Amino acid sequence: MTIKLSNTNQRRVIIEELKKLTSHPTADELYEIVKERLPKISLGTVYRNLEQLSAAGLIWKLELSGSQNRFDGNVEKHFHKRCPNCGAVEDIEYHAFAEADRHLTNACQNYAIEGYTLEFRGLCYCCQSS
Amino acid sequence: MTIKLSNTNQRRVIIEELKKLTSHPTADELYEIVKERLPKISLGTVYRNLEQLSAAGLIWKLELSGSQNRFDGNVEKHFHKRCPNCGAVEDIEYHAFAEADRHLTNACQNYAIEGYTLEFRGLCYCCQSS
DNA sequence: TTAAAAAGTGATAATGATTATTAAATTTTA
DNA sequence: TAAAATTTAATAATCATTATCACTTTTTAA
Ligand SMILES: [Mn+2]
Ligand SMILES: [Mn+2]
Ligand SMILES: [Zn+2]
Ligand SMILES: [Zn+2]
Repeated sequence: MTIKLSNTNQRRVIIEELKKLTSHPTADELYEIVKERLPKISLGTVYRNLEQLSAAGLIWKLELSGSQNRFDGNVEKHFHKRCPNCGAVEDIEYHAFAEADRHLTNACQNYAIEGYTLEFRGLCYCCQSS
Repeated sequence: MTIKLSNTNQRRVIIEELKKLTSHPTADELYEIVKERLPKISLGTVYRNLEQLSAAGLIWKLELSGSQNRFDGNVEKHFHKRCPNCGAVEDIEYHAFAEADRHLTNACQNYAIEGYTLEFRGLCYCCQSS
C-alpha cells in the first residue's frame, strides 16, 4: 500500500532543499531555490513532486486557511502560527498544546470525527517590533 | 469605527438568503439562489457583498483549508466539520468543545498568539451510509 | 545485460476561484 | 434636490494550481 516513487534527481533535490528550510515555503518559493541547483527544472515538476511526496507522507502539505499552500519538511507532530501581518508561518512545539490536543481528541470520540486541523494566528517577531 | 453599508436591494437579498441556509454555501452557490429573486445580479456583486458583510461582522467568511471559501449567516461561536468525501460543511455546537477551547485559550496566554482556527474532519451522514 | 514497460520531465496550455476595472445607476448627504 | 459617495453589471485580469503531451529517464524482469 506504500506509494513507490522513482529515484529522480529532481525529486532528490526538492526534498533535500525543503528539509533544509524551516520557512514553510510555497511551491514557487521552493522552485526558486531548487533552480539554483537544477536550472532547467520546471515549476510543474516542483508542484507534482511536492504533491507526491506529501501523498507518500515524506513531507507535509500545509493547506492553511485563506492562503497559498505551503510545504513542510518536518513531519513530526506540531502546529503552526501564521502572522496576519506578513504571512510568515512558524512552528509551535506540540508540547505547548499537548493537553489541549488531548481534550480535543477526547471530545472527538463522541462524534463521527476523524481528526482536526488547528492553526494559530499571531504577529511574528519582526512584525511585533515595528 | 463601524463600517457603513448602503441599503441596496442586492445586499438585502444576499444576506437574507444566506441567513436562511445552514449549508455554508460558496459564493457561486449563493449566486444561483439569489438569482432566482434578482435575475440580473452578477457574480461579482455577490463576491463583493459577501466580502463587505463579513468585514462588517454581519456574516462569517469560512476560509477552510484546501477548499473554496464558504459563507455562514450564523455568527455565533461554533466550529465546523468538513466531510473529506463530499466536501459538505456542517456545524459543530460550541459546547461540545468548550472545554478544549478553554485549554487552547489558556495555552495561548503564554505565547504571542491572538487566536486560532479549528476545523474538524469526518464523514457526513450521507457519506457514512453508502 | 537489455529491451519493453512504467514513471517522470519540461514546456506550455487550461482551469477555476477570486479580484480589478469602468461606465452607468442608485443611494446618501446636506 | 443637486452634488457627492457608493454600488452595480459586465467583463477583463490575475494568480495558484492542474492537465496535456512528446520526449527522456528509471525500473522491471527475461
Ligand atoms: Mn512546521
Ligand atoms: Mn456554521
Ligand atoms: Zn509578520
Ligand atoms: Zn459527505
